[in-house]
Amino acid sequence: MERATLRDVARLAGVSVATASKALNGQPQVRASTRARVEQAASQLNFSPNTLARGLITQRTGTVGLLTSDLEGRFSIPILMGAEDAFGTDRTSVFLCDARGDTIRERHHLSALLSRRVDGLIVVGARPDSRPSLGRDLPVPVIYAYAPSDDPRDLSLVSDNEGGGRLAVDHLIRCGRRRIAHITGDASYGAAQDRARGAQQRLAEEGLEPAGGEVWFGMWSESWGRGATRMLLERCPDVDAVFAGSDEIARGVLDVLHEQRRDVPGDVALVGYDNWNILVANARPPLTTVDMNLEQLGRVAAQRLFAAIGGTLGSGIEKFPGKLITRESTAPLR
Amino acid sequence: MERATLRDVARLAGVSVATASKALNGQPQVRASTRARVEQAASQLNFSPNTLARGLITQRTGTVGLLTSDLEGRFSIPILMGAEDAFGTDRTSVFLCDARGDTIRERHHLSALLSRRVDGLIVVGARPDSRPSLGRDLPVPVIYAYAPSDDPRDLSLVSDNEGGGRLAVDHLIRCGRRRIAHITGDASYGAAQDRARGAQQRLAEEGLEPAGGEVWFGMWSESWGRGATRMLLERCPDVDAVFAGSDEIARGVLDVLHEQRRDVPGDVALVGYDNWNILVANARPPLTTVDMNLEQLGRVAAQRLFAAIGGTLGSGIEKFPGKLITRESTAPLR
DNA sequence: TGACACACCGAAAAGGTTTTCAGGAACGTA
DNA sequence: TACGTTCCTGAAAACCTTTTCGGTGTGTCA
Repeated sequence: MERATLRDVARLAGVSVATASKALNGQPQVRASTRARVEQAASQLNFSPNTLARGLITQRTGTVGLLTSDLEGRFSIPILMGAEDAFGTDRTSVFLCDARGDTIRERHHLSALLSRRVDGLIVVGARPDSRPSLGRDLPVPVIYAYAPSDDPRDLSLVSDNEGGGRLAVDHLIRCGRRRIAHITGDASYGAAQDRARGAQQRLAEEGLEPAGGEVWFGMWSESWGRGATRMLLERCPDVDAVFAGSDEIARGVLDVLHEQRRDVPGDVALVGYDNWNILVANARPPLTTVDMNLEQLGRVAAQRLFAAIGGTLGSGIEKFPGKLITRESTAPLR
Repeated sequence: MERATLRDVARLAGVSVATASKALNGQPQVRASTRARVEQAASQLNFSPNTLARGLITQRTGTVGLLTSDLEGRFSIPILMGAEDAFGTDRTSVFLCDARGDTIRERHHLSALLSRRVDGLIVVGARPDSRPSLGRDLPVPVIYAYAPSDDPRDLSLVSDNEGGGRLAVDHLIRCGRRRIAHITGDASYGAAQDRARGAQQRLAEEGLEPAGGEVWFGMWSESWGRGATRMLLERCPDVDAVFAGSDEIARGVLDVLHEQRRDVPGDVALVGYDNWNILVANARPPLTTVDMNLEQLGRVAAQRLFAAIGGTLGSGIEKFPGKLITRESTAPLR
């Protein structure tokens, strides 16, 4: 199919390109009947404006780049969706590029995006710790999401892990649990530390210690969840709740609880983290978990970016609260 | 940071824009010393060419659109990666748009991509059954991946589910298993039917029937895997292998096998489908599964698309074989 | 020395749109 | 009738790059 240009439309409608342009863009200085004629011609040729040419003039392309290093798309997809929602489909499109954790590939993608004249950039790191800034001398506004930039002059939007940990434990306490363990991932992750801190603070407010005496740091995997649970049950057989640092870990915990014939939530209540649907919804029973609200992060990132085009971006780290999603793995103690 | 244009570079290097352009694009008719001067000037200003202007001239943007309806990105991410690999990072970028299964949103994204003058389109459907064609009168080549188009004049690349089913059962037979059950998803999915057909054919070659007498169609969920396994063990307690139609189902099967104290793979061997890492690698034991080879699908899609720009695209449905990934959930019968 | 080939460089057009500004038509008013 | 307004339309410049083609300078050969 050949492509119609504005000239073709104008010719068919019997007007100049200038008028055609104004008619299609809703400019006021054009007679209603003329506008109708142009619109009719445009749809007849199914004209679609060349955004390259438009972008060349207006210095706006209506695209933003989403630069991620998150291999599985687990975190970037919700952020992408939030951003798309906020922009509105017809106004702005989002370019997703995956650097696969490789700095060279990241530079490549960055320059590809810049030469395509994106209006802004959202950078989604691989893990929720600070990552190297892309630098200050970029021609477009940049927002760091999920993983903050290591340069405090950049604007970063992250999820409030401390609050999330507090949320989880608070819920368990309200369910009447008192012997609450926390099994979580790699201690070198800031997220693990933050969630643990939040959890411990809330415990301390009740005068409680974590069951087993300490937080169980390890790995972000199901098998660590299993191993830690076995140790936990040995050291502390009367535990009545576990807060897992991720849904993966929670699945491992659940597996061993089943194995040892502990009823969930009857004997032990279980809370996960991430609200990763495939893991959480299919578990037996379905898992209560903390959702990081990444769509909201994406939406806000989009709004800030939009506001920054023309104006200026703030700086610092902005934290977003998570929300607790309750399912059947937690219930009040009878 | 202000953006340098080719004019700025040319001025700094003391040449005309024409020469600057030729120097930077590796055209032969420019003296080596001149080229060096221009390149020096370009990097000094860290010039990055405006692809909008370039695209306007060359009628190529170096972008392809990846239009998906696969909410979780489970299938589209590997395809995206394969495509990126094949294109080479610096030549071509991929625009990922998620229609979220909504036809209106799909039309929106389509027109957004077209007005951005993508050079081609890859369409990834939500489920591996045929989906409505985008139509024949598009100005760019389109390739359907994973889910074929319902118009045979389009080119579709899909995974060979029949072969995959055969692969799984063949492996189980080689492990010495004879009482092999197949628990799979929704019977309305072509993929479920195809995998079951392949499995049954391979069984028939050995003179076998599926354990339990029939294929267990149901849902693509862990809980169906659990339910079906309970029924299976009741009806056919001596089953020695299960081929699950997806990794999710396999996880359900595994759960109930544990519950009933059957050893995997000692008593019962288990094969999944999809090679979905999070499910498969963390299972206890890790699951043997069929990988659909989606990266390869993406790579080939990119190559075909590239070849089609200028030439013409083929048509019909092209099937790609999967590959068996063996892990610890299968082993020879002692 | 003159003619010619060759290597290199630059002027200008082209690509499709937006935007500014000047001009024309229609109309009302003196 | 003459003039001022208001409303609408169109010519042209601008955005930045690529590409064609004509031109200049240098070296070679007869």
